[in-house]
Amino acid sequence: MKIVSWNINSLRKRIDRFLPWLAETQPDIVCLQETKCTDEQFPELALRAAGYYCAFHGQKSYNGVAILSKIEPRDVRTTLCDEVIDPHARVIAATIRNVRVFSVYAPNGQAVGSPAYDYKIQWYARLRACLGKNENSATYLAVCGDFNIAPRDEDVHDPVLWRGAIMCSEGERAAFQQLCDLGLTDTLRLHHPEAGLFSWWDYRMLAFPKNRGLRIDAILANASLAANCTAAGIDREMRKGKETSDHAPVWAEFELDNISELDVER
DNA sequence: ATGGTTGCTTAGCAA
Repeated sequence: MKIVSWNINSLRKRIDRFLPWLAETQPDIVCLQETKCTDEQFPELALRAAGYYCAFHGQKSYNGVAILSKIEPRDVRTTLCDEVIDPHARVIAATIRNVRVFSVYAPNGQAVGSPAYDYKIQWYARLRACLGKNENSATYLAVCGDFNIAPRDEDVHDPVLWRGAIMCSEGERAAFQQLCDLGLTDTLRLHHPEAGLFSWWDYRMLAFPKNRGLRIDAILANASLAANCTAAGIDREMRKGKETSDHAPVWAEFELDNISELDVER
């Protein structure tokens, strides 16, 4: 089972490149972030024609998340399991086969100490609480998305320049670590411990050609799922050329072949 | 530290 997570930065703007990529790559599950469209605008028909069921949660102009799957997703949730009225569409969860999948778009945070930063830290506490609830104590759990945090210095092209900055601050890294402390493993690092692998490059200052990026997108897996992770990577090719998202897709492959469809129907 | 680029929506915000 191949899972891909991609901050697409406007699905409508990217659809003509996304569909051929989808046809070529044939992932079992795709988690999208920054779809930047309302649910009415979501290109469900085109994606259904491409062979994917869609669970989506959007809003006008900003944010927006989705899960695409070759098998119909069940038990869709679009909140962080709490009563908070949050106008930002940043989370969707669904069960596919026996894998509970989250597609999350963490707040950017703007600048350390800003109101947006406080919201980011609060949001992480809410995500952690949500993942800890019984509803999500699935056998297999994957938390995928744009975390807007570079977890370690290896995830940063110039750790000295970025020290303490947004996406690299101690508070954010602590929030990410607390998430992992629930028992989640960063699947890329199971297979690629080396520095210099990035998933986001700023549109400005020729950041991509200079490879001045950060790894802020990830696929986190609980212990039972991580134990079956056979490969992981970042599809840097999709950041090349014009009219691309500023993020590349990140992916992980899992060997879960012993699950039959019939087992899943129940 | 600043500004640069892109997307959405139409001057300015968010990233």
